[in-house]
Amino acid sequence: MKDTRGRIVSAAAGLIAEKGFKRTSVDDVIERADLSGKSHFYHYFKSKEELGLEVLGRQFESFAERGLVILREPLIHPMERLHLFIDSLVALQTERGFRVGSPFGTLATEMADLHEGFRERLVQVFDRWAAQIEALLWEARPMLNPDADTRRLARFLIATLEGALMMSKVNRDAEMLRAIAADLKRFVSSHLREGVPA
Amino acid sequence: MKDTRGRIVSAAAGLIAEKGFKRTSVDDVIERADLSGKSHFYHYFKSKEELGLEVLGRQFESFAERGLVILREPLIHPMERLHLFIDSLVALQTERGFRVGSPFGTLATEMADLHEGFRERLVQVFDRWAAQIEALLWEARPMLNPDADTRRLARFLIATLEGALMMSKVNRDAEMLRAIAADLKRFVSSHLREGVPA
DNA sequence: GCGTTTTTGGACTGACTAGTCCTAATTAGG
DNA sequence: CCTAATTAGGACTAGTCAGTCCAAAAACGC
Repeated sequence: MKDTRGRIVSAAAGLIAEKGFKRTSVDDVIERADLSGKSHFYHYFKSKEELGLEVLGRQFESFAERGLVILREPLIHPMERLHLFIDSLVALQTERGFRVGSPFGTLATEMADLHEGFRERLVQVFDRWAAQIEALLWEARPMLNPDADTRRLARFLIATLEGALMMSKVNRDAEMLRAIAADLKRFVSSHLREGVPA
Repeated sequence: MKDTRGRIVSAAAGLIAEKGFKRTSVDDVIERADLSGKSHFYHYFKSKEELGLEVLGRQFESFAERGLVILREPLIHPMERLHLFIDSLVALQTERGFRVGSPFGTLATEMADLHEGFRERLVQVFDRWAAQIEALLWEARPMLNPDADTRRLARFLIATLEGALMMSKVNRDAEMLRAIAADLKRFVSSHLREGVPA
């Protein structure tokens, strides 16, 4: 159970989150993952690109497990779950000192036009994320206005969150991020049917 | 009026918008701007970094002139102006085939941790942008709910727009962008006082 | 023990990077 | 016409990068 491959992916994930894909060199990864040299790395990955795709995949898996899991928590009220999820993103970004933009935002902007494979993968990632939120909203459908478009709403939520995280990376301002998060919650609430407790 | 310096900035702006700052090499700029060589470039800029800052500044100036100018149009109703502004961003992104993320979003994510000077400049850029929107909202204040926080609202708008543009770059989906833009307008409208025409 | 997988270590290629230096031709402007 | 700004062209430094190749030690599985 040495899991060298996993160690490489973890090291790369950290570096990419900090510096971006392009600026993360294979040598950086080798150092961080404590490998003996280039050959050691290329024993596990045939290219840096392959590593990038793997990181992207793994990144989403862990996000799906640790982050999105809140969205599926069956015992908590759907809307409450959404609030918790938003809060967890804010907390994560605050913890990390606003150095990271979003789990995928950083990757998205630079990788999208770097390689078509990356872009397609990112589309999938955002789609799955949106699907999770949509499922939650669907669950809360009885409480929503009948004209509420859950698919649209889900994508709106993600866009705002991504934008807010990106801006907080530039501003390094916790207050702004919290304010946007709060407004976002209010926005979702505004789609609630009147008379139904949020 | 040869304005070589301006030609360099334009060339660099285009390249940076497409590929990002780091991946835009000085040689790329030299080729695009049709310069004779390195010395020609360094006759006008002492470093690539100086060029980056200039592009960032110029980028905002042109955005302020061509884009933000709608926000100040005195003859049009404030809310209508905001709608026109949002539409213009959507149109711009559609025109460009979703290759660019946002006027600053791309620059933001990669430049923010590249150099402290870049980050500070970006903070200014976003602040000025937010100030413009806030001024518009302030103008529309009599129509807004008394509890509406114009500053917060302005930053929320920008975050959502940035996020939407970023996602449209990944998705290359015009429909999604339009949907988010429409929802965003509705969001602003929800802050309007009842009984007052939007 | 034996074969396979993994690890180690380093040399090396070829391409690209920002930036410097030097010289000379060309083009304005006053 | 003369001077200064601009353009031209190229050589060069010193660094980074991804990726290849080779050979041998070490660890592991059976």
